[in-house]
Amino acid sequence: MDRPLAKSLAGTSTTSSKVLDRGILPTLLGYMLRRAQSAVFADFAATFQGAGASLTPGEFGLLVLVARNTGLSQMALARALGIDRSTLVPILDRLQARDLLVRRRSPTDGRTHALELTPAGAKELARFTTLVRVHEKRIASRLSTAETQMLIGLLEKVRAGARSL
Amino acid sequence: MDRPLAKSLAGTSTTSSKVLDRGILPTLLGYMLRRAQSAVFADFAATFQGAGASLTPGEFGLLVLVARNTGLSQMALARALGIDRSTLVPILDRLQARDLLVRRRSPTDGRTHALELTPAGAKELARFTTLVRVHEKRIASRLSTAETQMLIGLLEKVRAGARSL
DNA sequence: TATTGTTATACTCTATAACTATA
DNA sequence: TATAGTTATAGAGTATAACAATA
Repeated sequence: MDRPLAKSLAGTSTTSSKVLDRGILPTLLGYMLRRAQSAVFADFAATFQGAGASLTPGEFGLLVLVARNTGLSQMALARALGIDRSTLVPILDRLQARDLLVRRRSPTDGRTHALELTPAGAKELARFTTLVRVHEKRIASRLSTAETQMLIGLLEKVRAGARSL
Repeated sequence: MDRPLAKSLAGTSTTSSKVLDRGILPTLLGYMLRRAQSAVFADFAATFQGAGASLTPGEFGLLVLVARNTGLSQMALARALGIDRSTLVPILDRLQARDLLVRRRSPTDGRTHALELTPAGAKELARFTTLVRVHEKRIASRLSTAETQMLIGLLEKVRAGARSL
């Protein structure tokens, strides 16, 4: 049996009933995933803004990747991020303009750039990481440690299932 | 104790080790959520493209909302979608150009548009819904029914936790 | 005065295609 | 020839600010 959905679209059609009927949407994994992601993104932005820092989740991921794989090329980074190499260019331009990372010429292959964090970039990343932990704590605040672990595991299964196309 | 991370960045620095060290990223809920969402989005697109249909998850959600709440205004819809009213305009333009929905003048309030699906839009939405179910089945293919239900519940908790700013 | 929808404008993210320099 | 990075370009999603019509 179905649970009772919007009993009626409300009475007097005055100003509308504030709560919309979302139909099947709340039963769809993709929809709920998108909504959660959107809220998490907003929380990330608010956390950083509140600390006077400016960074997107994507930029944070990029910085971690460069920090942990110093000297990697733009192609390798683009592949790891799942974006086109041309998409990466303006992103790196911006981070480089902020003095967070640099493009060095590779000594072994003149076509590639060896990416690395600047000293300032490494220092900033440490601060960013602290902010991310605060953010993570909040988005998981209604979950137990076990639930958070389970959620991460389930998300990985979803990703793996979606991939198989 | 920490689990063993990337034992080493590999030997001969020839072409790089194919697998990057992602550091703390795989332990971050926000990161895993974003990755899953990205894969799900790609699966959605592939499912529709494979059926010769063209629609984004956001457009699907919008159509369902209009279908279930015929006559709602653009402001109400924008609020439900969590976007600015100005953002909604070109989206509606596109769907209207595809003859999926129409903007009617509200008889009771000359400022608002009463949105509704066209007959063609209602018919298309039925087809889209079938495709979404196929898509949903695949992204949840590695999860049991219980796990899918649990995942949806956990995602809702994340969303609720993130919101409280 | 306040609200709704629109327009103008501006970013960011995304991609494809073509160019360059190197291999 | 093939690969890496860049540029030019275009489309979609997002926002803010200002405007016209209506309440």
